[in-house]
Amino acid sequence: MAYFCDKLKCYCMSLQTEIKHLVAQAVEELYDRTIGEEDVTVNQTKPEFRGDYTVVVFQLTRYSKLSPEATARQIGEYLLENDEDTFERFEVIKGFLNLFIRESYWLEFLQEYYDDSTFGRHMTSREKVMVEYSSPNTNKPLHLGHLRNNFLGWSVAEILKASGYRVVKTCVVNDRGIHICKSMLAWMKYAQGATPETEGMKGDHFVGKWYVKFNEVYAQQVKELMAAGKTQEEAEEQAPILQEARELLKRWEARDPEVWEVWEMMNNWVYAGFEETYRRIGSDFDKIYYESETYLLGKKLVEKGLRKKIFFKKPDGSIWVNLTAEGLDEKLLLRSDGTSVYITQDLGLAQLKYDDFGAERSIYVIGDEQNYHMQVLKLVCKKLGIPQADGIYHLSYGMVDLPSGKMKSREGTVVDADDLLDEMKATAEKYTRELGKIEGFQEQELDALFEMIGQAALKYYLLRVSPQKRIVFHPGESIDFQGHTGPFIQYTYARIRSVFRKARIRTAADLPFLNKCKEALLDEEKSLIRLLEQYPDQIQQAADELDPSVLAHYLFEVARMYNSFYAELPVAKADSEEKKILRLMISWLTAHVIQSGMHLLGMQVPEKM
RNA sequence: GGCCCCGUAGUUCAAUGGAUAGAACAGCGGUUUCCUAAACCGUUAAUACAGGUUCGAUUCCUGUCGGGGCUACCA
Repeated sequence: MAYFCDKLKCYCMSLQTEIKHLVAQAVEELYDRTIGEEDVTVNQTKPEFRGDYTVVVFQLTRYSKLSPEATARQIGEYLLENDEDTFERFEVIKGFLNLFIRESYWLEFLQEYYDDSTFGRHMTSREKVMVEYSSPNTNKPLHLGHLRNNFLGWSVAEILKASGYRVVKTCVVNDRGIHICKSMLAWMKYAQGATPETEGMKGDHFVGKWYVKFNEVYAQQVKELMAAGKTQEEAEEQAPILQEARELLKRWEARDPEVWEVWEMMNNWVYAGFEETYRRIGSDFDKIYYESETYLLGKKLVEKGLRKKIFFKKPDGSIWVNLTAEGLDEKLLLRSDGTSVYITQDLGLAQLKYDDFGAERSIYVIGDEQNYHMQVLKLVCKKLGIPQADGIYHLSYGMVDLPSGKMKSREGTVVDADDLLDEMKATAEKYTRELGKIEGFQEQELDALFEMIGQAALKYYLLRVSPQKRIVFHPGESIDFQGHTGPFIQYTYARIRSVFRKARIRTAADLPFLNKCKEALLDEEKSLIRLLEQYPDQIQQAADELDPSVLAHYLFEVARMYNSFYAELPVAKADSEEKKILRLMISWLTAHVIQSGMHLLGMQVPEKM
């Protein structure tokens, strides 16, 4: 098998990619032109034609200087001569070279890998990549938008690991700044000493309540000032409570002990709340940074840049960078009162991340509303000479909106993460009970099952869409449990496990060895093996594109095809022993690919459902 | 105003410049003495508009029209 990485003992390249290599090689030998595999198009052959894979020959005729048909024949013959174990024959139809793969190829593949737990993973050691995701503010609880970020970031990190990168997952806690002062101020003024304990609330929700309170008071004051004749702009600027929040920020930056005490207390309430949610959804980090620990380094970098004349100071004392030469604007780096802004700490953090881990690539999973900010950040990092600034990459994703528009924490119009997780779980329970599928479970098992199904529905719903697309969430009707969903894939897995339970097969070792198949492979059997064989390529593509939706769609396709196979053919009750073993092996590999792939998307699979 | 992203069946999503644009949900019609019907099989239905490049365009370029974002001494 030519695609096998001998040294590394892993199946990390699918046949489709191997064919691209071989075609590139053919072009080099036949036409004396060097091309890469990316210059070759190989697709799975369309169902209405015969064959397994199709080489699109049109773009190769510029090298061969022959007609598409003649080129296709030459390349087809080259492939047959050079790898007769893989290719059985070919057909040329117009400019398409349809390749027929030997049945023995599929059988050997299946025999070799049906029980290989590393199948699909790239075992080489590639470069180091940092993935920053989640990065919450400590003034409000997590909402649906944060969930998209967490699921996306976690999954991208795991997919990168699976394709051989060394990954450091990181999270930046935005634990300081004017927004934090707002919730602190509201608590100090109006809470009368209330705590999450006295109110019986989760800490992050409790603090979020005071952030909303601040904005209520602020809005009221703005309204009053405008009634007294101020313009909206003046009113928004002069509202007393905002002045107080600014004063609080200054005191915080001056490390006023009284302020710090409140700050630490409130942040700890929030952390306890976040911890609970992170544990529930499975988010984890190798390193957590706190903005309060990085913003001073950021300030130093800004001062350094000022000395080196990369930045400039305006008469009021504020510090700016001029990016007009790069087609952007002037950007504020430090306020006139000396306090730092959002980007200040990001500069310090970029430096710190490099000092701590020295990763070649640094991926920031952040919403697309910050596209401009991230563009500026990368440019300024380069100007400052921060190492690997070129490796900064913004993985931008679309916002999750409601039919009524944008979610706004300030106004309390958000879909709360904890509430939504509870709802998903309750819906999973409702479906399961309606279908009467709760027999044979312990109470705790049922609880875990509902959680597992509910989360899969939610995670799949958010991950199946390409990151850059925005999602409009319709409460109560958006998330399904049937069709193109996480639970559908879970169900397929449970079905397979059930077949093995009934056949009394616990491990792959219980399956007898299958030397040869006397009976020909049926279409349903071959199509499924062919699809499963593509798993390594799918992981690779998801890693290259930093896009879990690639894997999500692939897994759905696997589940769909298995269900079709299962409906059409008896597995453990096959007519012949040979077919029984073959189909059990196909089932075993299907279960593995589903389990492994779902894990990369952050979803678990149940033995029964 | 400037810059960026997105426009595909009724709805939610696919389609590295390649063969007759593929799924799911909803709709309509079927399948359960047989390994889980959260399933399977069949069926109706779409590339916003106008140009251009190409042997070939949903994909690339230009313009128009729609939706969203950024352009803050907010984060």
